[in-house]
Amino acid sequence: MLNTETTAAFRPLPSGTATHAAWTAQPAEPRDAAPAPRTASRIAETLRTLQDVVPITRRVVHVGDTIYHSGEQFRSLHVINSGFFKTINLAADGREQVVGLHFKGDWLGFDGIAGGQYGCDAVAMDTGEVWIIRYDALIAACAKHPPLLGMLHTAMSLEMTRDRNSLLSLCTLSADARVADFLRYWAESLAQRGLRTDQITLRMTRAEIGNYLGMTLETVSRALSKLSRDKLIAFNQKGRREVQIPDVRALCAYIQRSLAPAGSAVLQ
Amino acid sequence: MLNTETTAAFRPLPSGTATHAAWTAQPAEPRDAAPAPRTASRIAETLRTLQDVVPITRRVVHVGDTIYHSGEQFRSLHVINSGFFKTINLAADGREQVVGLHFKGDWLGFDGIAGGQYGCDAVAMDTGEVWIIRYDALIAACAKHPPLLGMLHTAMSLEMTRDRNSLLSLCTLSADARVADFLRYWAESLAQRGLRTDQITLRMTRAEIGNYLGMTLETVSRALSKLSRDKLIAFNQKGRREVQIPDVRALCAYIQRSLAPAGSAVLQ
DNA sequence: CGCAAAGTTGAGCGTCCTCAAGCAGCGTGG
DNA sequence: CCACGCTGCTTGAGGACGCTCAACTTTGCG
Repeated sequence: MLNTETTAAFRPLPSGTATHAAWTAQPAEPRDAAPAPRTASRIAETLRTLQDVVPITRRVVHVGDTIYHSGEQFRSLHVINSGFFKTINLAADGREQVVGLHFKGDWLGFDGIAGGQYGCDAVAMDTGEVWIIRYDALIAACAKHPPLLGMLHTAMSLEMTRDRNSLLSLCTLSADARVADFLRYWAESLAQRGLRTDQITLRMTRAEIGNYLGMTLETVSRALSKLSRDKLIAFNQKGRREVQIPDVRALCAYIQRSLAPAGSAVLQ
Repeated sequence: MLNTETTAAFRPLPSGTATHAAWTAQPAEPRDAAPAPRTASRIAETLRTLQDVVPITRRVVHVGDTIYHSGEQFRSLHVINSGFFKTINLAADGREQVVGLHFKGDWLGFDGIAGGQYGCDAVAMDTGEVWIIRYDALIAACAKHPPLLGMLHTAMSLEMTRDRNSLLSLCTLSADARVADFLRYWAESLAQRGLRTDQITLRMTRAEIGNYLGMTLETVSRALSKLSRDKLIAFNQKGRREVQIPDVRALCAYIQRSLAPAGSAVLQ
């Protein structure tokens, strides 16, 4: 297990305080009591508004297509209408890091605003459609239609929250728990968009998952096998990319359990 | 060492390709040839503009002061006029994670826009001054003074780039290299703001640094001792919080070296 | 059918965590 | 004044988690 404290005050809680919040604890969006419908309607409203008030270029993409490259001149933001995408941060020394996973309604390309060029590669992991929106046109449209600006800022704000939650998982969870949290996050993302979560199809290789989670593909494979043995997930016969999650809350409980392996919760 | 690949194509470069980019490679802002003056002037211009076109409440803070708490209702963004701050992500289960370090000119509170409440605690690590800017007033001011909107978006964009670079370091660097990269980042941040970098004062305990970097305080301490033994940094006698970095580029080279420990660079 | 890519599993080992002891700086109080 | 406690830092010993290397199986495609 990794560290969970910064100062003495942060030391693992004496278990009593931690456990009552056990299954409720989820890094993402703790504030939102009913995230699914709210997120779904937010996304729908954003897409509707965009169609109405700003010029859009639609682009259909297939697995492996790159929407934009790191270093390419920034002109447009991209909104996912359907499909599933990853963003990859490329360091000058050749390191590659998957830094984000993106679903319907997510915006892509914010990191290009500051420097005038994109900072990541955005790659499609499935067939889908993105809406290309020129940044200057978007800003102009925001001036005429103020709610759109709010939507833009909300999207950027959510992006940061997600990044921070990634950091939290990365720094505080064991490898097994990180994989579990990854599945939980994926299921949650689907749920928020009104999609099925009992049966999800991972559109990433073990190596990609491992890169995203900061571990090797072998460790990912072992963690998935362990979760399967523990009946927290199940694989579809034929194809280890399909994962069933019978009970997301059990998955959350597993993550919590791995945080405090020492304490028998009842004692003191 | 952690993994650096996602697929076979990502496997550690055969050393020849990696080494020629050795000392130039820095995760942050590879695009900007001369970041220091550009960043400094950008910050100065932003602060000037803010003073001119939007109502500001100034607040002087001291070590340990919290600007806002996670969960608190969001109304204002905060811009650092002086001082140094950290943001802490609090999970429902008690985990605490330092997710960001912030210097003069940085904005704080973006993560509150989406949900109507802040997602982190922002804590002062030194005496300083923040400018409190009501979000609604800021948006109104942006309507009248469009460049301000650009500055806002630039700040948000930079924030995301920084978060991604943190992810990259966390996932691809060893503990020693992560500490070195932390010092490099700190020095770079000071340099961009026109401050001295040969002698920097860490305003964090080993435990805080460790939390931020995803390791224990002991590991931080050992890494610093090692860097000191290797003459890449030096401690001021009296006080292990003051660090001298005689040569930042040597520090970068050290980080690069730890990426490809296998290859004698000349071969092949 | 054969080959390549993806995935699983095992054995061995290294990095980093855990636990522990000791030291240094510092404010408090006897 | 020094004892005392407290916090922060360093260093060591031992162990665990996860990486490395390797062999093998399964899946998919030409």
